[in-house]
Amino acid sequence: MAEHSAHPPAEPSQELVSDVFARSCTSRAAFEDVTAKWASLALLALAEGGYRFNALRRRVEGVSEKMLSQTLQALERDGLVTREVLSAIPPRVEYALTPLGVRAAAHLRALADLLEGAVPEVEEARLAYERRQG
Amino acid sequence: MAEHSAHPPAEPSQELVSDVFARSCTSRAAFEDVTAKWASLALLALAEGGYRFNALRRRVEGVSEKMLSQTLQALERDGLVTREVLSAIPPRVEYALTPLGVRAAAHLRALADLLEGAVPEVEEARLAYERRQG
DNA sequence: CGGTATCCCTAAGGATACTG
DNA sequence: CAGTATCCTTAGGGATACCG
Repeated sequence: MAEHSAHPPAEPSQELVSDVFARSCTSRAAFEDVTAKWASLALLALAEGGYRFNALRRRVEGVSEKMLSQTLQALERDGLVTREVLSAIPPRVEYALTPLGVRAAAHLRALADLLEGAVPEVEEARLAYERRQG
Repeated sequence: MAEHSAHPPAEPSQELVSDVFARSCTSRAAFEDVTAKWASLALLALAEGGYRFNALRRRVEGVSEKMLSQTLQALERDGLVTREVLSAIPPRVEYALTPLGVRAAAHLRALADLLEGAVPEVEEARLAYERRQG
């Protein structure tokens, strides 16, 4: 019920708060990694279960090998995804979420569900926008 | 407790499900707009209350005028943000979230909170990663 | 199969200048 | 103040080829 006063941090916390708005904070880097173009879709896919590279590539429509590879490396680096190599012929590499990855993916899933359900609303907003400004 | 079986849609739904994985679905476009580099931070900022252009620009560290402008246009187009021009001298333009924007921002906030709290975990993962592969 | 390496091109994005 | 316009640079990202 606050009027329109203090925008920023609201409450001075006693802890060393990491801030996603701060350019040099690790949380901002991680946030950008997670919300990056292909990363969020990859996390969404992995929330359905473990995937092998090419299966994941098929699930995330439109991603190239290169970008999926880079994306998975970034997520593995941040501790959101595990990569397990099954030494065999042919080679098998299984990707899965870490516990942290599971939690992050859950929030992305909720966001995706919201937007999937809001498609009519979004499309109407787009039409209205175009009527206003071509 | 499912083993590792059916990855994809799990349940055939009776509705025309929009799918964030589908390249040509509006929900995927909206999802990409929301998770775009500056959009998610802008939504997070606007979740704190209405902002004027330059105030918002200061809040979202590192964004250029051009990118903030483009980002806000995309979000307005999708019906997540409102733009109100107060005709006055000097000009005032106020940005705020729509009800849909509020809901989307809440999920992003939850994600940001998770990652802000996981900074030590992420940094340790990065160190471990570098030990593994330099 | 699961990648990495290379090439190449488009578009994202920053800096600056200018307008209502 | 709140942008748009222009210019320019970088890096995102696709296609192809090749290696373990």
